Amino acid sequence: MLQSTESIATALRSDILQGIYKSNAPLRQDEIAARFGVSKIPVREALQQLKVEGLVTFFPNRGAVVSSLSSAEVDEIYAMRIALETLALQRAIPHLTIADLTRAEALLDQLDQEEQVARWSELNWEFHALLYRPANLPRVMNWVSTLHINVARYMTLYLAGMAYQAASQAEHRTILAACRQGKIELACEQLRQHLQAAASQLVQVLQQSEG
Amino acid sequence: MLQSTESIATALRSDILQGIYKSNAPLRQDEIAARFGVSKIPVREALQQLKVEGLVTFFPNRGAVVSSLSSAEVDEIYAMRIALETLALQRAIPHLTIADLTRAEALLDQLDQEEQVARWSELNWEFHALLYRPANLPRVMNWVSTLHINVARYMTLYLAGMAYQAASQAEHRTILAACRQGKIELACEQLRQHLQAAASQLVQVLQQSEG
DNA sequence: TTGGCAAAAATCGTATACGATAATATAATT
DNA sequence: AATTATATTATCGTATACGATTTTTGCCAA
Repeated sequence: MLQSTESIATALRSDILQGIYKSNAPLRQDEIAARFGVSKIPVREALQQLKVEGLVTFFPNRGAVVSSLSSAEVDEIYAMRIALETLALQRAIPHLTIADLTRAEALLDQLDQEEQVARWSELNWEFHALLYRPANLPRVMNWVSTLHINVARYMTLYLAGMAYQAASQAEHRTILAACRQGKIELACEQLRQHLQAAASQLVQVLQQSEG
Repeated sequence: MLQSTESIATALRSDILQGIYKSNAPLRQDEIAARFGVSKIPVREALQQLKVEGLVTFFPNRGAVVSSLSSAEVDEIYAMRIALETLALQRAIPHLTIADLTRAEALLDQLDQEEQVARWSELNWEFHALLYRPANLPRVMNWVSTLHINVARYMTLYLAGMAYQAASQAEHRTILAACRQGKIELACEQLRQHLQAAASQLVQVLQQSEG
C-alpha cells in the first residue's frame, strides 16, 4: 500500500462531511486501518492532518474524535469564511468567463430541483467554488474548502428545511446577477449577507441545543 | 517518550521560522528522530501537520522539504493575512484594555531599540498578536500565526534593513493611535496598508530573484 | 440492587524492522 | 575521457510488535 496517508485523509474528510462519522464519534485507528487494508501508521498521519484542519480533536491516550463545534466556534468559522470568500470573489469576478456564468446558472437550476439534502449541499458548494476559482488563489481555496467542511456537516443536519433552501437560492441569484454585471462590491456584500444568514440560523439552532 | 508529536511540531515550526531550516532544505526523518530521541513515527506525524500548515512539502518517496514560496504565493498569503487580521483587529478593538494599550506601547519602544533581526521579528509579532487577542477568535489567531510563520522567515532574510524597520514602526504607531481612539475602520485600513507595504516589498525582492 | 475494586480486554502511542524507491558510487564499455 | 550500466548506500513509507493507559467486565461487599 504505497503513499496511503493522503487517500485516507481524503476519505475521512468525506465521511465526516457526509455525517458518517458524527460529532464526538471516536475514530478508532485499528478499525480505520482495517477498512483501508493498512496499518495504524498512515491512519494516524491522516488524523494528524485532520486535526490541523479542525475536523478532529485528539485526547491524550484516548485517540481522536470528530470535533464538535459550539455556537461560538461556528460563528468564528463563518467570520473566517466571510473574510476569505469575499476576498476570493472580489478577485475572481474580473476573470469570470461567460462559460463560468452559464455553468453557475445551470447549477442553480439543478439546486432548485434537488431534493436530496446531501446532494443539495454538494451542488451548493460547487456553485460557490465555481465563483471563487478564477481568483487563482489556491491556498485560499484550500482553506475555504476546509472551513466549509467544518460547518457543512452541521448544515445538513439542521438546515435541511425547504424554507432555508428557497431563501438561499434567492440569495445565490442576486450574487450571480451582481457577478454578471461586474459589480464587485455589491456581489461581495451580498455574499457576506448570504453567509451571515446561514451563520445566524445555524448559530441559533446550536444555541438552543446548548441550552 | 510520551506524546511527542506535538512538541516536535512546535520545535520544527520554530526552526523553520528562525531559518535554521531554509527553503528547500530536506527534513530528514532519522536525523530529526535522533535529535529528539524518538523514532520516525512521531516525526512523520509532526511533518504531516506542518504540511497542512504549508510549511513543508512532501515529495513521494523523497520525504519532506521546507516549502519555498513564489512571489505569487507570498502575495496570496498576505492577502489572507489582511483579510483575517483586519477581522481580528476589528473585533478586538472594543475589548482592548488600557493595560493592552500600555503593553503595546512598551513593545513599540522595545522595537525601536532592538538591533537583532530575529528578536525584532519576534517583538513585531508580539505587538500584532497583542492587538488581535482580545477579539477572542482562537481559530483565527491560530491560522494567522501559521500564515505569519510562513512569510516571516522570508522577512528576516530580505527585509532586515533599518529603512523598512523605521517605516514599519511609524505604521505601528498610527495603528495603535487609531486603536486607542476606538476608530475601528481607520485602524483596520491602516493595518491593511501596513501589511500591504510589507507584502509589496517582499514580493518585489522575490520577483527579482525569480528573474 | 448498588457501589467500589480487581482482573481482563481494548485501544493508544511509538520503537523496531524491513521491503521499496531514490541517490550515490563504482565498474564497464565505447 | 565520457557515458552508460550496475552495485552500493541512504532514505523513505509502513507493517509488526509491545509497553502504557484507558475502558470494560465480573466479582464482592455494603
